[in-house]
Amino acid sequence: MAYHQPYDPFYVYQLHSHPHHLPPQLPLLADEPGAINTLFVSGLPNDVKAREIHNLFRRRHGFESCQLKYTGRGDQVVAFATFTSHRFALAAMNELNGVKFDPQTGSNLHIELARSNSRRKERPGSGPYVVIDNRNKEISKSQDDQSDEGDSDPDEVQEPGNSDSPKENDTTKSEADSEPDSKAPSANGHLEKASEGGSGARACSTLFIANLGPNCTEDELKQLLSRYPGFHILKIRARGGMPVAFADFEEIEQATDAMNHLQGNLLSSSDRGGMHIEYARSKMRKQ
DNA sequence: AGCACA
Repeated sequence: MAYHQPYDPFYVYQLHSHPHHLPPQLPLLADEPGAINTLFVSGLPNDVKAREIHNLFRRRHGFESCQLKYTGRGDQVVAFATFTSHRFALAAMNELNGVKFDPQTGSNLHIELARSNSRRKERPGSGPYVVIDNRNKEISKSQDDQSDEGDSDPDEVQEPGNSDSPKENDTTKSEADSEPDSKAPSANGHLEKASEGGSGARACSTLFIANLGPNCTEDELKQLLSRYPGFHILKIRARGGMPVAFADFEEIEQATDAMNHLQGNLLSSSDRGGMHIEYARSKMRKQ
């Protein structure tokens, strides 16, 4: 598993001009050039801190940097989180989307892919997160914390290979302001997956897999899925249009793990981007 | 956005 991403600025700048029409037989492990590796986060309470955003994402695989942006529209706050690759961004999105960010007010995070990647200029000595404050039309950087340790997140342990590429920072406008929904005046809290009455689907040991190419075969998918512990059975349905698949696992945790790893993955039959994986609405019935 | 099998 190689996550080297070139830090060559020229490479980065060129990415935008590439649409994605890669031949479907390309190597699976490399993200397409130009793929979005930045997440857009809304639904934040307006008193959210950049540190909280950082703590939210720092443990995610492939995390690079994040920024909090006061949009200047009212008290609206949004955030961006950048990862080393598209698939890591998707995995993090998947894990955190719909999460109850503030139990006091019940505000749920809404996470989507950003419209464009964050560009980052290398700034030696700058922290792993940044604040962009458009409230007074002025831009300020903040690194209230020198290290990324000792924050308000007790259940976190520094894992090797996660947030240790703090070379990132930037003062950018990656433009992707979306609908805010956030009218939550409150303090911060602990994370809790929104289980019901919210936006997220409840966890299930069967996965629903969509955005498959028209020629996707059961074998192809089966081969991929069988690398994940607990995988049982795959079923493909074509239902008129594009095929979708259901993959059953022994345990919810195993399904979750496979989903998080495979989210956004390209198959050799993919022609419309990577797989989109969710928990199925109901468990596959025993046969 | 697209969720079947009983």
